[in-house]
Amino acid sequence: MSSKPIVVQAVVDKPLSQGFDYLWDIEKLGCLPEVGQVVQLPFGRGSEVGLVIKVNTHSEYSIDKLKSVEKVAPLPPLDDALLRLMNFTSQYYVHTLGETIMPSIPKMWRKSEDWEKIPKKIESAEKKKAKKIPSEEVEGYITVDQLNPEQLDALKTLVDEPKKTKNLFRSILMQGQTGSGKTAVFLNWLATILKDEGAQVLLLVPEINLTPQLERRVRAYFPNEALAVLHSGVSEKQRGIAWHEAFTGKARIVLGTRLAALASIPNLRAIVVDEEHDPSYKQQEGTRYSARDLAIWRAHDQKIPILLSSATPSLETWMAAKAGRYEYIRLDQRAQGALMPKVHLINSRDPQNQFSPGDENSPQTRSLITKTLANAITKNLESCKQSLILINRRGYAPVLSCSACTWLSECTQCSTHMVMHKAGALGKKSVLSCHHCGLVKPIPSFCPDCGNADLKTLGQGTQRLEDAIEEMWPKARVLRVDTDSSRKSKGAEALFQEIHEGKVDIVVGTQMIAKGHDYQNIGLVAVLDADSRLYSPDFRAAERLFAQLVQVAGRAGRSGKNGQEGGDIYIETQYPEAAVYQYLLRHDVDGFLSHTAREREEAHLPPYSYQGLIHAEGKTLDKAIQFLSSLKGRLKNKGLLGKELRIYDPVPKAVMRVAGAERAQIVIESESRKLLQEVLEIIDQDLRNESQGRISKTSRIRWLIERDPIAI
DNA sequence: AGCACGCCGACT
DNA sequence: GTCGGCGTGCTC
Repeated sequence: MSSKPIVVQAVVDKPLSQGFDYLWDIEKLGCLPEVGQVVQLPFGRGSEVGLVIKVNTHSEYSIDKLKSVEKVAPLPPLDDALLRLMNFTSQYYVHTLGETIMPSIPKMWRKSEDWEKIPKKIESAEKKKAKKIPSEEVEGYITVDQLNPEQLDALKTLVDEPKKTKNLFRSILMQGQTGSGKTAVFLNWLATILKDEGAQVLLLVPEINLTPQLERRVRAYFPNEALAVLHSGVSEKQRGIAWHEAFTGKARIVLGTRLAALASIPNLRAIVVDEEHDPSYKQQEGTRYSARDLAIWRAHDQKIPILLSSATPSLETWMAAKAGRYEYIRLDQRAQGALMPKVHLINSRDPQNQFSPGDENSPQTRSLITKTLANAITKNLESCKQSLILINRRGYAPVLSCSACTWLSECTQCSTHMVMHKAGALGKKSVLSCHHCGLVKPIPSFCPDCGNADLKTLGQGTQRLEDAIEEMWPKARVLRVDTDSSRKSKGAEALFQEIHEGKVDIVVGTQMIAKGHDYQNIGLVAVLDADSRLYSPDFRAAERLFAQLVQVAGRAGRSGKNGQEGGDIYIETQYPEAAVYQYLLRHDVDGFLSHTAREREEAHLPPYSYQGLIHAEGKTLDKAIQFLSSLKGRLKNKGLLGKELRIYDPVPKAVMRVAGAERAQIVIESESRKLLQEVLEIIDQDLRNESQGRISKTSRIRWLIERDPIAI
């Protein structure tokens, strides 16, 4: 009885920075304690699943007050490398270890009631997999001897690195335009790594929409290798199993979205980050990590190579490559001699481009489609090619207004407009919908303010554009692709399939059409609201727009098989002289990036400085601003503000009110990464003293620290 | 964070 | 008379 007790320290998914000590009863639990074990713990009056981070024989806390670990998950302890990654993530992004690590574990392992059933679940999943015959199709499979000289060179660079040292860390940017065969290069590279027995590789992709296509391709390359697919689109059970396969080393290829960057992959030997510039690598809730940045850290920590692939690299990555901090591979040839799409800028302010009432083909429904664009679409239809029309607004019209007074369809909970959706999109009836909080309301028959029955729609979204197009080209087969239409039908994949099969002539949709799909017969791509993305106060707006436009342009004219013709891309803009468009016109990615780099340098913005963001959210904007002001005051008193550290004034967020809460933010900027880190930690400490958890005691403000924000 | 406890205001 | 607001404290 008097033998020394075993004490373990555990963390749980709460914003509590300390660990909690528990007794460990070997007989009851049936195993020895180990760091990295997932355990069930009594916590407060309830129960929590947590992670063991220390094993001890004593406790700082009084021993007799300790509770006991209740259960151990049927899981090997998480490995050291993963725990190092989690510790780094927690520190760097200033969130507790518990709230960093726990959400990265699939739900299946976080519900202790299900633990008994797990072995069976895994067994049955394995049986199912064994039954599946590997598919015969080898679509997209390009062998080494099919690579062009440029691709072959790239592959050589990747493979030939002497392996004299133990440290195989390399960070490589592979920059190449759409159609230059980046995927073929990195898949062939991964193939060489997978020749080593037991080796595992991680392939990160930005969004779920992108995975099915790449998944097929990966399966074609590696029909005999176990593949685990990890993204938020796969079912909870499947995800749990895939995560487990990655963790136990069973899966040799792990393909997934940002959450896969935090999965345990014990024998990880190489990482590929596809479309490395994509903003969806940044997690926007909880611990707001950048999966790309963590992947680089992980590669460095585990001494393995990482390849960042993109047609339009992020400025950060591009500058690192230019400066020689990353290796730099260029692929500039377009496959099979396909031409670059021709970019046309349509000045939408120029009357020559607009319909005039007298025109014979002037449409009844006014739309954003200019006369110049309409003519091009007609021509494209005549040559039996498909057209892709992009507009970044879902719904019918972004706002409903009263023709007699000043009433606008504003959301009652948010400081935004409610978007009108026509019948059939979100339900059987036409509705007003808030894209921020999800509130849905019926369309009023009369103006709620003045009773006037004449309510007018302002602006246009995908639905209205679809109507306009159907009117302008009554014979064309029109398909709308946005999150509404893909939710209604069998999902985006089914819609993409229709396009592939040539069942449609004109596709109307949001940016989601352009991602990752190579359509064969697109002759024309049009972007209708490009400017709207430039109005954003975010300094990265132009960079994002440029990347999107290049991606969109890449969808045009991929008819490499028979034709030499490049497609056409039409951009309607009021500012054709803007740098984004001018560099796009010349397909000059590097020119645009160096232009942007100069701008950032002058303004001391990232990557020439580092940023942190403090979010504050409360009942009134005043209180949120006050909360941040007093934080700034305290930092000033501590003598932290100076040349090396800039703290801006608190400002309301772009969408100030969401779901009833009013929001403000403050930006902190420094040329020194280290100093910024220190200050963010000081702020975390300071706010914690003023708060319990994440809500300030005195002002009831909910706060959050974000490192390296990408949207300001 | 989430939850219980505890102390003052307008209501079935 | 109470329901319920939110200030405060705690979680091994």
